[in-house]
Amino acid sequence: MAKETIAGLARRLGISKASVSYALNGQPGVSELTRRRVLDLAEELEWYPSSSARALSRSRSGAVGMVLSADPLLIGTEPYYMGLLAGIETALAEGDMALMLRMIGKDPAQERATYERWAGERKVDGVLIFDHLHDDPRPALLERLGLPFVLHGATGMEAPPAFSATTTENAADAATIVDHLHERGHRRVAHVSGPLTHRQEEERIRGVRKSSARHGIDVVQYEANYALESGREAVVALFGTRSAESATAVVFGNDLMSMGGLLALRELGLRCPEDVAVISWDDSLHCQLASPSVTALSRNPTMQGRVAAELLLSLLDTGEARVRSLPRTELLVRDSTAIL
Amino acid sequence: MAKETIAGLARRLGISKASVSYALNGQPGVSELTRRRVLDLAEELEWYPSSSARALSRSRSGAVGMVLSADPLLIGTEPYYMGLLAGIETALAEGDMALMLRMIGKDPAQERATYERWAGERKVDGVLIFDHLHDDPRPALLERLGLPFVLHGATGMEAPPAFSATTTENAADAATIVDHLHERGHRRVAHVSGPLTHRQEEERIRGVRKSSARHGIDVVQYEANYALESGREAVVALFGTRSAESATAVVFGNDLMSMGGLLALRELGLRCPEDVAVISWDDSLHCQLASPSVTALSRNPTMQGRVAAELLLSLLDTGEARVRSLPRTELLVRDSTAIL
DNA sequence: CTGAAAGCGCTTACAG
DNA sequence: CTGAAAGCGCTTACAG
Repeated sequence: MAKETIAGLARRLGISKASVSYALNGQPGVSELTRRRVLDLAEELEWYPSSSARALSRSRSGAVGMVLSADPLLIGTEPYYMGLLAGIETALAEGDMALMLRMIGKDPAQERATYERWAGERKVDGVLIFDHLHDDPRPALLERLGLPFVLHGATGMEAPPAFSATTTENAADAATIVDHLHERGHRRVAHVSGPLTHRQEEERIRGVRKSSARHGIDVVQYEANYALESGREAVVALFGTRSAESATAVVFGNDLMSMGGLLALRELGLRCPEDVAVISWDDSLHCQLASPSVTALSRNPTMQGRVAAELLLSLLDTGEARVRSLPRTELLVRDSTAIL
Repeated sequence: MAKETIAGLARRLGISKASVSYALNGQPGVSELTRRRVLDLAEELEWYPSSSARALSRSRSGAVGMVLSADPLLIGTEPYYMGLLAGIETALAEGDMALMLRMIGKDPAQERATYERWAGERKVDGVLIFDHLHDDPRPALLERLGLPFVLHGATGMEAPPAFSATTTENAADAATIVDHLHERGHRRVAHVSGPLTHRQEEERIRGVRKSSARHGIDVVQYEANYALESGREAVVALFGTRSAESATAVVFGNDLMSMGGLLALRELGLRCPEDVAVISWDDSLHCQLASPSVTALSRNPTMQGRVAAELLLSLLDTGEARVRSLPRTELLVRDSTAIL
């Protein structure tokens, strides 16, 4: 059977193409009777309007883009992003928007090229971007390209940003973590952060310092890069030559580094939590399954994804940029910070 | 600035729209000089042809669809799919195709509805489907919808399927696993499979039985459902009341069940590998991080995704259905099957 | 409430 | 090698 079109439906029903279109799109301009007849026929024929014709005439693609930039090796091991993706897709589908996904390596030029192309081809109506960087070039780029966007997890802005964004309460999260460690009796803490090119890490560091100062806790900072291996290296650097001043607890910036750290502690013959307690700034199945299981701050990535996607939908709808702070996080206390 | 179009480029260069189009698409019909001038101008203006206009006139969307159907809870914990996704996306991008992703619950009606809609709207040129089921309705549905597809991981076909598919060597994989256990001295083995609605599980079960018979190994089957919890339940059922006839090794159908199994063994006071060895039919970071680390059959999901995507690209290109068997798997021997 | 027509921005025979 | 024109299948003022 040849593909049915709006003209075919119109002919069958003895009405004009315009009426069919109005009926389908819930617009005024057709009687209720006509509308019903159109809708019924469409359903009977299992017919849907062509998305490309619609996109062309509406100048809207009906899709939203998302570039996942990660090491091929890391992809699929970063549970946070997968939860985020699920939340985003669900919210987009409810708003009748499709999700276009691109996976690239850590080369920023590729991400940039993807946006340029998407904007030029009018392939997507907007994009979601992640990992707010220092001197992040993407907001200006997207602005210039005229591609609406939401920055998920904006941080370190003095004033509220001029664009749509979700923001994280990094200072509050830091307080949650440090308070917990203080309560467990720790007075010397190491903080293994992600790369400082990520603005959120600065904010977290400031938060950890401030909360620690309040409790009279000493803090050692160590900059790592979110990879499992870097968590391991951090622990070797921090505890390889152990002294009386060594920390009694480590805060890791994500779950993978926590796992690497745990491995390294074992290799060094240090017990967790007896010698060194561990706490992760991201929860995941890894934290649950590790032995000992790892106390973690759950950021609820699926919910976060939903919030970010809804913000983008509303931006596309109204053109109005908004900032929304993300739902509160929750500390899941497990064995790695057990009281002895 | 208003959006540039092919007509604009033509005017600037003093040539016709057709020439611009031919030049852009590498088609004959323009001189090399003209082609260069067009390409240079497009680059200078950062201009790309509108994807929806192109899609409409070519009757091709330039996108491929993929429905990930999984429990919201499981999403992001199934490392296999994430690796697969990465491989697929990379191969599609090389073929200049976009990936449209839809995530749904375990409701088969939703998957079906998505395909109907995609086909009707001409939103995607083809789809990739996974998890070959018993009496799988999808091949017939997609055939009827005229939506080209590749079934990833087809199994249990007497004759080669009439559609494009990748096939797994389940029998060979079973032999790899059983041979390894035999070599480690096991003579009573339990096999915790995924749900038998998945055709691959039947083939795996047959393979495990056959290889075991050859070695004189006793096999107990247990049907579970790929979830972590079901692996735990399996172990409780199999080893809760331990007897002299209990198995000395367990094969789990995926990595999550292996993790659940490991937890349950610990709860029952059974040591791994001393009392019970464990081997997983899928590798992942979980297997590496577990203690003991878990021996696993690595299926190389990223490579598999690439193969599946290439098959779909070639189907869309030539219209010719082909069957390709997936690259060989590799057994990664770790501590959970160590010799004592 | 309905119909004829232009327009969205490409591609592609067809005639020169 | 180049140009004028039709067509892809919708949406949307505009006139009735």
